[in-house]
Amino acid sequence: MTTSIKDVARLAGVSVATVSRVLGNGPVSPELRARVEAAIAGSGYRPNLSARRLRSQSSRTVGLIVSDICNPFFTAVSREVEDVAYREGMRVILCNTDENPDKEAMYLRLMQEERVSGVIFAATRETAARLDVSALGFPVVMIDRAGPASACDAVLLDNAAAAAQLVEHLLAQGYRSIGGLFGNTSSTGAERHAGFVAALSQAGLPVEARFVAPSAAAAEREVANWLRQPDAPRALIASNGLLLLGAVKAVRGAGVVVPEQLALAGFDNDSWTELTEPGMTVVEQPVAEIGQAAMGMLLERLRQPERPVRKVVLAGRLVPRGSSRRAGSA
Amino acid sequence: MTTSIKDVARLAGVSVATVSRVLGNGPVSPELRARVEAAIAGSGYRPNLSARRLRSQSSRTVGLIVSDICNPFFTAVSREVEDVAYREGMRVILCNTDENPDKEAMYLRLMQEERVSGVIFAATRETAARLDVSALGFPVVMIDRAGPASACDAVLLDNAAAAAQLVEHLLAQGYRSIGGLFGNTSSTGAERHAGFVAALSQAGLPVEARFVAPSAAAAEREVANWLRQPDAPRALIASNGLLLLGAVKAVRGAGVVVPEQLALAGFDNDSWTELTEPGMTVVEQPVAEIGQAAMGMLLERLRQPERPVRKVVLAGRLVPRGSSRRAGSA
DNA sequence: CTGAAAGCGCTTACAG
DNA sequence: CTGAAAGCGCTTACAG
Repeated sequence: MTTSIKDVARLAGVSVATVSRVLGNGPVSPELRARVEAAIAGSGYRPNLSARRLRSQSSRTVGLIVSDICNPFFTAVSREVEDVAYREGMRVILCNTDENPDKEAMYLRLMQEERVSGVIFAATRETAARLDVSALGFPVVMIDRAGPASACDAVLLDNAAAAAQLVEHLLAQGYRSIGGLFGNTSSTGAERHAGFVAALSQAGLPVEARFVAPSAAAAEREVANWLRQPDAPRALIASNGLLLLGAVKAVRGAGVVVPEQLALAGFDNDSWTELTEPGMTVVEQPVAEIGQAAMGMLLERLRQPERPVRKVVLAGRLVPRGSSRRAGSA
Repeated sequence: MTTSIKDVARLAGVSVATVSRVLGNGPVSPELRARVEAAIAGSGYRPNLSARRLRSQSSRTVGLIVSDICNPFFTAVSREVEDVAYREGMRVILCNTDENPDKEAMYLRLMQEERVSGVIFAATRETAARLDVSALGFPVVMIDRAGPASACDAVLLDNAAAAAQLVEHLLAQGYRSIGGLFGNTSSTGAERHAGFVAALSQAGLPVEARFVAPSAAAAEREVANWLRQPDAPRALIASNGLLLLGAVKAVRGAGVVVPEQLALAGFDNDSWTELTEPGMTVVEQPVAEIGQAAMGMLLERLRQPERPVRKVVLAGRLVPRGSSRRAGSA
C-alpha cells in the first residue's frame, strides 16, 4: 500500500540497510546517499514510526498526565513540555485524569503499553502515596504535587512559603480574620494549607480552613454557604485558580463588595485575574520554568538513569492587586 | 527485558496465537483463557502497542493540529476530542502550529510517519488553500477554519451569521459607529469580516475594519492606536477571544469607559468575559459540540471512506452583557 | 562503505 | 478451538 524502505531500496538499486543508514545519518558514500535521497523524494516515502520504535526499542515518547488540560496552569505547562519535546524529536501523549485515581491507573498502564521513555505526572495525593515508581519501568517526574518521599524527581512550587506569603500580605494590609479554601485531592492543597496554618499561628490568629473538591463549582457553593454565616472571615485565600474563580462568582452572587467587605487572594496568575474589578491578588507560578524544568529533568534522567533523585523547588511571585487593598483605605 | 507474548505463552503452556486471541477477545476455550489470564496477571505482561500497530496496520491514533492549545477555544475542543478518542480506544497526538505554515507542513509529515487513522485540523488560510488532502493518505476533518472547497469534512461555526448577529445587537442598542478587529491568518477572520461588512452595509453604515496578527498583544497595540484617532468608533467587535482580551487591555490602558465611551463585543465565551466589570457581550461557540462532531465525523469517515463529504455548520449563541449596554442608558 | 540476515513483538490467514 | 508459520517495516550486529 504505502511505500516502504524496500521500495526505496529497489528504486535506488541499494540494500535496505543502506536506505536505513541514509535515514539515520549513518556512514554512506556520497554517491549512494544521493541516489537514495532521490528515490525517497521520488516515491514520497515516509518512514513508519511504529516499526522504528519496535525495532529500536525506543519510543521517544513522553507521557504527560494531568488532572485537566482546561486548567490554565496545566495548559501552559503542557505547551512548554510539548515545545521542548518536539524540539528533541520526541512526542507527547497527553492524559486528563480529572483527579480520578482509577483513570490515573489506567493511563499509567497505557504508558507502559506505549513503552514511553518517561512520564511527567501531576498525581492525586492518593496515587502519589501508593505508587511504586520503580515497578513502572520508566522514569517519572512529578510536577505540582509531590511524589512518594524522594522516590522520584519532582518540580514543585514552594507551596507552604507561597501560602505564608499570601497570609503575611493580608496581615500587612490589616486583615485579621482570614479564611482559607483548599483542594482536597492533591498534596498541593495540603501543603498550602500547612503554610497557611503556620503563618496564622505565628501571628497568634485562629485558623479557619475548608477543603473542597478542586472545581470552581464546588468552591462557589462552599463560599456561598460560608458567607452566610455570622462568623464569616474578612479575607479569603483560595488555593488555586479554579477555586479562586469559584470564590469570585460566589462573592458576586452574594453582592459582597471586594475588598471592603471581603478581601480575596489566591494562586495562579490566570489572565482573568487582572481583568476583574478590582484585580485579584495572586501568587504567580512560574509555569514556563516548571514545564521546562520537568522536561529537562526527564531528559537528564534518561541520559543518566543512576543519577541521584532531585527535587527542584521554585518560588512563587506575589502579584498584589486591588482585591487585597488595605482594609478601610481607598 | 520486558515480558512479551512469548513469555506469557510459555508460562501458560499455550501458543502465542492463543495468547493473542485472549488479548483480542477472539475465540478461546474457557480453560485456556483462564490459564492465559493467570499468566498475564502473574507476569505483569503489557502488550506492546508499537508491535500491534505495525502488525495490524492500524494505529488507532488521531492527530489534532491547532494553532495554540493555550487559546481556551482549542483547549476546550481538545479536551472533548481526547475524551471521545480514549473512549473509542484511540490515542491523540496534539500539535501546536502557532499559525505557522512551515510547522503545519512538518506536523502533517509527522502524521504520515505515525500512520494516523485521521487528523482534525484547524489550518491557516494559506495551508487550507494549498493543501491536497487526497495526497495525505488519511482523512482530515477541518475545524474552525474552512478547508479547500468541499474537499474534506468540516465542522464550522456560521461565522458570517454570528458576526452579523453581533452587529445587529449593537445596532439595536443604538450604536452607529461600529469598528471591527479581525485575525489576518485564518479564514475564520475573513468570514466574520464578511458577515460584519454585510450587516453594516445593509444598515447603510460605513465599514471600519482592521486586521491584525491573532494575538492579544497585537490587538492591544492596534486598538491603543485606533482609540487615539479622532474618528475612533463608538463600538468595537473583536473576532475572537484573544483579540477581545487585547482590546480590553488597550481600553483599560487608555482609561476609556465601557460602554459609555466605547461599547465592546466579541467571540468566545471565555471564563474571564463574565468577570470583567462590565461583563463582555460575546457570541459563544458550542465548543463541546464542535469537538464531539469533529471526532464523530472522523469515526464515520473511517468506517465508511466513500461517504459524501459533509460540512456541519453550528450556530453561535449571543450572550449579551454590560459591555454593549444601550448608549446613554444606565 | 555495503549487503545479507536476524529479529523487535505482535496478528492473521491457514491447516487441522 | 488450537498451533505453526509468515510477515508488518524497520535497525543492527556481522562479514566482507
